[in-house]
Amino acid sequence: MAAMELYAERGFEQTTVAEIAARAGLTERTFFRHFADKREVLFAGGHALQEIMVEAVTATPASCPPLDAVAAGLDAGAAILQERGDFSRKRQAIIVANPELQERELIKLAGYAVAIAQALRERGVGDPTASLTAEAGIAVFRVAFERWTSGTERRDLAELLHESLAALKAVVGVAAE
Amino acid sequence: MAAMELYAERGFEQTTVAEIAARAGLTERTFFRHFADKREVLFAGGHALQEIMVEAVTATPASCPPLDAVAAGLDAGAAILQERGDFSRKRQAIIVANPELQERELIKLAGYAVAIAQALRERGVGDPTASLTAEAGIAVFRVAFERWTSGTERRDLAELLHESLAALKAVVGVAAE
DNA sequence: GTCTATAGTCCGATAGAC
DNA sequence: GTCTATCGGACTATAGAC
Repeated sequence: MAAMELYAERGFEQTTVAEIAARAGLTERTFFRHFADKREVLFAGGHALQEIMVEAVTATPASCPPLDAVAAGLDAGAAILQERGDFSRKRQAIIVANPELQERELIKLAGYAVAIAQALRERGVGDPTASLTAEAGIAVFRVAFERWTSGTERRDLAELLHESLAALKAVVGVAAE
Repeated sequence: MAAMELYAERGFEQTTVAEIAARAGLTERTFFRHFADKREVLFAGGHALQEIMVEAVTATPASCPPLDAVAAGLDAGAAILQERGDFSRKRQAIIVANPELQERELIKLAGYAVAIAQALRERGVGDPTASLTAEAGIAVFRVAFERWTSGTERRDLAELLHESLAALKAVVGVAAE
């Protein structure tokens, strides 16, 4: 898409909607018809990822402990992102360069946590455990994702996800003794 | 402050900077000298809270496990917020009513997690454990804070914090078996 | 497709505190 | 003199209204 190219070339802030519209052969008005704001271009596909994760959570057997169910959801999400590896990294490079975009990314991830927490409640998990498990899961996901897109890391997202989850279990488990 | 009153009265979006400036007896230009944008009014004291939490983390003995050190930091932060109970609740009511403000709140909390992770690294905690412990701690904090400001909850923030932390340990600990 | 309100920036000018 | 706070007005871009 034209917007992503321009964001990558000259930065998000330095790109005006008029420029995006011109390159795409549209008017500004049409741009705002498709995207609520300038940022939304980079987050349009987010809802699908959320649904995949939530469905993976609900698809686990009812006997599955909450954290394992969340881990299954994260794995499903990671599989999608791994497929679109190049795109994910380019997109991430644009986002880390701009605080406004980081804000949007965070609220998107917070939305995932809310949706996953709801899925857990529907399995009979109570509060605050449902919210906490979902939030902790998203924290694991974020840490793994940041490592994956950092450039110095060559392992798969799935592998980094498992490493992060293991680190969480280790640090919380030791303290629980 | 004039801005908070207006945000509470008519909502954040429906309040213009011109109105805030007029009520405070200033010009728009002067408002923007003090606050980078309209939202910043509600987040001005955030840096102090971060410092208190980080200092509490570093003040724990070196033998203290990472999660306990983070918990000490959260307790220190909770003590401050508990003092300013009324203000915190009013502020939260304004924030939950507006997505733009929620975004800012999330990036502020993410900043706390980064600072706490850095404090852990300086104690010799490696990555990804440092990041994860900090992120999980902030998740615990957020869940407790939301319950505290929900209106149906009468217990102290500190008590809710301990309950949330116990729930995290339970849900992660069981899965670790 | 045009028009407009508002956020946020830039430049320069002014005035009191120390 | 220097530092800091105020103000005025013009300007651009986003985003919503008509």
